[in-house]
Amino acid sequence: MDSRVIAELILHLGRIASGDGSVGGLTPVQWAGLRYFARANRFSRTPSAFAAFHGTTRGTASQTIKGLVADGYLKQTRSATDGRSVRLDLTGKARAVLSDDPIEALVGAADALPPGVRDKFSVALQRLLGSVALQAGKPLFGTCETCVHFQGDGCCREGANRYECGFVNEALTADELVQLCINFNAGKTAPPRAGTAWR
Amino acid sequence: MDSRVIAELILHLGRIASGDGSVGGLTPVQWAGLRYFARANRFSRTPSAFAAFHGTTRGTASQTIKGLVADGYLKQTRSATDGRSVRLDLTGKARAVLSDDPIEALVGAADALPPGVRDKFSVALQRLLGSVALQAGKPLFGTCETCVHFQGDGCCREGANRYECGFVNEALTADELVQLCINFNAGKTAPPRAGTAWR
DNA sequence: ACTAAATAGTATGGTTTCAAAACTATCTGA
DNA sequence: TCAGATAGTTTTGAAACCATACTATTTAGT
Repeated sequence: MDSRVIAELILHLGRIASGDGSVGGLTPVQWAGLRYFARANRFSRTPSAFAAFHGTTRGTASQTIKGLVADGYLKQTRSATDGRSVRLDLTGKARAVLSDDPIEALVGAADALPPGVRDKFSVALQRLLGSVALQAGKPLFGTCETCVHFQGDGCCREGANRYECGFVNEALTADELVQLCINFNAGKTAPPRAGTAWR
Repeated sequence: MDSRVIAELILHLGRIASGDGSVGGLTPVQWAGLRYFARANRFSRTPSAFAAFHGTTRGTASQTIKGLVADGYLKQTRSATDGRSVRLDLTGKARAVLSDDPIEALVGAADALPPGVRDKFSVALQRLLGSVALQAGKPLFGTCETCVHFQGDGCCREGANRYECGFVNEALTADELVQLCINFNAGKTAPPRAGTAWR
């Protein structure tokens, strides 16, 4: 009974917090794109990964990205290892405007929550997302922290604190451990990630 | 720092849970409309109130409603007291399809949260919404429960448990006490509701 | 090694959603 | 009575989106 109110609240809050129309010259979808490419790790900063994350088609994602590249918010680089693939990186201009993100109102509101509440709130949100993503058959993005592919604290190498991803078999920097990854796998109720690794 | 993750989670969860494209013959906006008219009280089931709630313009809301009326989900009635105004009510067809609402996945996920967590989660969500709505200058909808206009347990009438709204000066049924109202006013940090009462 | 299938990305056409503006009708208040 | 506010609609143009079709590259099966 009350769960329905919660669900509607989440949708409503998302709508209101997105801001109406274009803010600071960027549309809601473009803001979503910038947010994604700011948080995604290097394996995930591709049109396809963004499409999967954002719940849209590759065609639509491609258009959104085209606009962001044209406006100087993203820089496009062809992959060295895969001739089909492309990597997108935020430009300085993009990082500068991210402080005017219309989502900042919501960020501030969340920041005003008592720390203890905020932590539990965050955990509950992630749980909801995991459940909904599973049911909708969408991939769940996550960070190395809780990923089964993560191999921390290099066991067989000298030089302390060497991190590695067992899925793509590549070393990871400390920064990347907290970035979103499309190859994320929580282990337990393994989301059936078909296909090969994104790298 | 973590607050930004929370904000992005809420937006993302809202997107994913809305379902892609039309589900069961209804688009995401149409579903939002049905949800609204299912929860709003009789003072608030108008195109303008829906526009205010949904954070869109009256023109857009009008179009959405036109479609829902044409498809037999809403019934339009002209107001008896105000020649300009229109009242929208759900039809039986609408109530029937609401069980197929794509939001049900999220409802089920929320229902799976431990009761104690769910309650605190709900409170935190409402707090976030209040804060964001205030900052965005949007009206905050609410129920009689915490509204300053609510006058419960009729003091000057016989017949126990008579409820009334002091803003529109009309009697309220028990059902209406838990419905959303555009005239809601929490009192404390009174959102500046300009204009006259919706009735 | 060779070929078929899968994948990454893009382009195009048409639909839906939306905001902004212009408009009519009605109500309110001085 | 009349100016201004309000309720609702329509129109126009811009995004957002999906479906489809397409090229290029990679992977997998035999």
